[in-house]
Amino acid sequence: MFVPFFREFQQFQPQQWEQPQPQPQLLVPQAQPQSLQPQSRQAFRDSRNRLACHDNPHLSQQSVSGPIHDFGLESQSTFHGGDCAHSESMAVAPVRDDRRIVLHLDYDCFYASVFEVEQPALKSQPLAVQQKQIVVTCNYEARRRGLHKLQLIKDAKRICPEVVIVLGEDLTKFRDASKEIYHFIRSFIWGGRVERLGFDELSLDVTEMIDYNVELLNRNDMTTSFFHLNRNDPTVGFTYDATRYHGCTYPPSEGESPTLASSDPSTLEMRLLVGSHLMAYLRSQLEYEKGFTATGGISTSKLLAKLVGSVHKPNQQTTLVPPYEFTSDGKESNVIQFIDAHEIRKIPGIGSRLAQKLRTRVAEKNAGEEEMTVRDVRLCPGISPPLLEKTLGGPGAAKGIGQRIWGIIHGVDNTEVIEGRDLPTQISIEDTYGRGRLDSPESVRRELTVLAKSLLRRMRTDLLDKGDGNEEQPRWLAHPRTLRLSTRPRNAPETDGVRTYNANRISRSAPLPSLVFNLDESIDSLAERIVQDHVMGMFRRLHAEKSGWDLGLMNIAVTNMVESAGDQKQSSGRDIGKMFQQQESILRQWTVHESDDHLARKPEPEVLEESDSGWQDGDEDEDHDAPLLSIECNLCGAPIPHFAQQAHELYHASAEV
DNA sequence: TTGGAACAG
DNA sequence: AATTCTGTTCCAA
Repeated sequence: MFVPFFREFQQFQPQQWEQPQPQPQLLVPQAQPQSLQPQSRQAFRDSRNRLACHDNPHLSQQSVSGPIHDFGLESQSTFHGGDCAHSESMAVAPVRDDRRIVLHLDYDCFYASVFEVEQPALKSQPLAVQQKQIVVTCNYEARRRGLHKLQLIKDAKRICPEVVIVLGEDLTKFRDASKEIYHFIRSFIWGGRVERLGFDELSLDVTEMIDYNVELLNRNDMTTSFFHLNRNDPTVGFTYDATRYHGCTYPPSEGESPTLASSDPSTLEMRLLVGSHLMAYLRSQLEYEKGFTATGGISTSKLLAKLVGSVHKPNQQTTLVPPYEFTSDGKESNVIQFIDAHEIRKIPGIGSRLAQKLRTRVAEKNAGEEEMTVRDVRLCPGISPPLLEKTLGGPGAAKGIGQRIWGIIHGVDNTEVIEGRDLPTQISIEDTYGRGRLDSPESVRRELTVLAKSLLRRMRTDLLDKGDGNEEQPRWLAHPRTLRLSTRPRNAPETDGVRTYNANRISRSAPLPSLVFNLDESIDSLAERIVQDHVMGMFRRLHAEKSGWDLGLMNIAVTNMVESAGDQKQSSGRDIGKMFQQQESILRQWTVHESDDHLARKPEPEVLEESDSGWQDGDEDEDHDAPLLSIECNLCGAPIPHFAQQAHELYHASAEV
């Protein structure tokens, strides 16, 4: 049986168990007089951003209701009026939706960390991960000695002769570690709202978890609050101090005590603050359970959380604190302040091409050339969504690009956190080749066979559903329908002027022969066959027989995944079961088990009996006999099983920053 | 559906 | 500047 470690039990009224209600799909603050707002909507109104007013000298800061210039914004904009003569052509600042709380996690020097976890002795050494002639990443010990990402191995060795170099061309272990961390973090997050970006970044939409916990805050005892990680089991969670942010803030807190301006539990500030504690908990769990440190950002969108996260690295976290909008008493919007200072190229979603186009356009009006910040773009005379659409649009450009960039330069990103998929949309294997390595058709065939073998192995590890450990034959979870071969010439066509980026891959595709799904045939023989019968044909389509092709890269991929029918429910059901099991085993450390010693000190709260059946099932019987060796944290008073002590100390230690 | 461009780490 | 080895999304044909 459990004895819940649960400090705020008196708050737990039965009707609160259903909280929070699903939030209305209300994207826009309605322009209603405050007095008409129902009290229950007040929290939304307060925490939501209204107009992102900006300091364009052409615009007055006074908000005036008036005609709406709709530049394709799905949401309504309040008109920012001022000088009437110009107002007709004036662009309207987009509206940010600040109802969500988004956490962004970025594992510190991920590839290097994978090796350090494998081999802890490496932690104290300068460590670089090599792919071909390049240091793709290195640990911070190496960075302290002047090494950095994407540095030539030559230079690295010269600058730091003691550097330990490990080969990282095979991404298998990174992919595996990435997946494991993803599932680990996702097991904490309600609704599975976790999006992967590359191997080493996650965005988490934790709105539901935050709203639920903010509702349950006890305003009379904020310093020993309890964060609930499980709606069905009030013993699961951690204690935290809800009078202060965990970790760094942007802007930095000034006074000695960075306490909350307002302890109103429904403000954006309180939601971000609670989010900062969840972030700290997740990071400490990640470090203790998996050995990876991560950098965190806390805000209301993927864009802002990611950007603010990178303010303090590594192994730290930063919260972008309110006000997110201009206030009546003249306080600046921290969002605008923050994003304004960034170089446009540094903004996620603005790559080299868009940055280039923006620079040339804005530079026409501005004197400044090389350095161009978001502020320069935002304050560019005449700038507006249609203008951006015109300058950034063109053949191939994404539709609505002007509106998107308009939002981004105002710190507005309303894109959703997408639930991670269980299957990739494509699997590709590539290698680069030095001079003379790919001279003959025979050598090409040989290398393509090597790639094909890797690809087939990847298909079997990633697309196959090995039964539940039984003797059942594995089943394909998805069938890619297309096979693609891409190549890149060695000599990047260094053409005239500014035009050249690395767009120099060419490809051919063909239907993927279904024989690759035959599990009875060996990968080696399968690879020989498809290279001979299919891939070489594609290669000939790409490169005429005679001409001396000079290739620096070859890539083969399977794309166009079609998920196998029928198995959907089964597999997702199993996933959830696994997730739950994992979460239970992780969270168990925070649940204090019955013991005479403990019962004597902390009698079971009476309220527990009412809801006893609600959250308890018999799963934990195996722990019944486990001896309890717990201590009490002298900082927050939480009882901690000994084996969780280190994690708990980490949690407090990172609070000091 | 195919092939490429642009984005990301 | 582009280097590695991937991966996603979008567009035009």
